[in-house]
Amino acid sequence: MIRWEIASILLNLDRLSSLLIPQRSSITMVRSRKESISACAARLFRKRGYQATSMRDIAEAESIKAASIYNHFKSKQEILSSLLLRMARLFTQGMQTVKTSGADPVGQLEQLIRLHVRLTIEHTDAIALIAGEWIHLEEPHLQEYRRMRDSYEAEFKEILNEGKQQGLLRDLATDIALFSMLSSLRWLYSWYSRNRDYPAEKLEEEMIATLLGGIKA
Amino acid sequence: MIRWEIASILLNLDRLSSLLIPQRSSITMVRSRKESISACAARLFRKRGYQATSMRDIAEAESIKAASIYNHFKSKQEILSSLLLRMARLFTQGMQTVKTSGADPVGQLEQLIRLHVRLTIEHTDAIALIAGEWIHLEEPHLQEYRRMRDSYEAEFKEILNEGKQQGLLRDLATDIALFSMLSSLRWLYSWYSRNRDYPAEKLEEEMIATLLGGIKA
DNA sequence: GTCTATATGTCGATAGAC
DNA sequence: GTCTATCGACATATAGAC
Repeated sequence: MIRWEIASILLNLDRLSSLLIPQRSSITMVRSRKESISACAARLFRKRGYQATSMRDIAEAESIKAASIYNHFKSKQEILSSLLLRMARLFTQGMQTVKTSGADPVGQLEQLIRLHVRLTIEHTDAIALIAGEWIHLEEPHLQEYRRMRDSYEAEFKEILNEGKQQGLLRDLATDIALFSMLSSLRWLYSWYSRNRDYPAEKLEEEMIATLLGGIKA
Repeated sequence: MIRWEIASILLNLDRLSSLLIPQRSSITMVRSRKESISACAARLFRKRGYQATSMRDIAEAESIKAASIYNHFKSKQEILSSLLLRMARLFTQGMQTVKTSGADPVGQLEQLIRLHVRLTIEHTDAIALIAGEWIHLEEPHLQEYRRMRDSYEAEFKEILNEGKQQGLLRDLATDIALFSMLSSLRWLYSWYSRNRDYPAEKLEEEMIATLLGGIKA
């Protein structure tokens, strides 16, 4: 949350503020009001669901009135879609990086697992929305989201198939192996929320051992 | 859905009807209105979410008025809780059967995978609610649901630990192996919905190979 | 058991003052 | 950029006729 005693003074000095105070404090990130609303909404959407979270709920958590949110977002739907499409883009970009890394299929799968772990740790609330809240996206966002998700899954599957062709992976049903890996990666936010003290690097290695150990040749 | 041309005639002959027509037809199961409402609600809750599904939506799918539903359920919440608690009880009972089967830990895990596959195929819509819609349960149902879910996970974990002690399973982090298996099993409904033609027995074997192959010693 | 009518509340979003 | 005030739509649930 924004540190009010400072932030309220700077409300009308938005551009100056970035010159006067550092972008990161040692304890809390100084965020714009819009970013703060996004983070609040992600947390509430995750906890209660999109439909059960009212603009008044989000506003109360931000200590403002509901009408004020409309100066930053044109609708509640826009808050949800900005959160989900941002995460989808991060995964899409990550996949591109992995595919152009030159690693072999097993190495690419390792990188993808690390990608999921890191995004999960860094954006736990927003990533939780991927599991179920995307159904509340309206057009045209829904179509765009689905397109990115389907592309991601197709490229993931391609890597699995290449690994099988090169004899690096066991001869499992690719469909089911893919679904199994993605399920675990998608639910990771849930496990991590109850184990936030688990070291990130150890989690990456354990996930790689668990998910990849079972399918490597 | 109920076959209306027959069912409407028998509306006031409820007890007689069970004598006059068979309980199961060769094509569609003849269900009570209450069961039909449950199935409709499960499908809509899954598709749009609990909060976004109105009593009018459910009623329209049943070709009755919203007020009529209150003759079968005392609230919308009761529809949700009856669906979720029924599934939780089926898993709890299944776990009891597995634990008293006398099989070794690996055999018990196999049985649990078969349990998930079968319940997923038989109650696809209701089981989908386990993934996310349980957050809309209100007390005291929420507490009861959580208690059953936590017990199930604890007993699952116990079997994994026994397997490790007996040298039947690899030395993975039990927490993460458990979470990984449960994730795949919980998301199975999603995969199955897009692959309904996949034979149940083949799916069971593939799931066992994928989930157990990676952790067996 | 289903209907019509309605009580009662909350929601998303907008208008306009400051 | 935030506020107060408010509109119109739709939600759950109930009362009572048939």
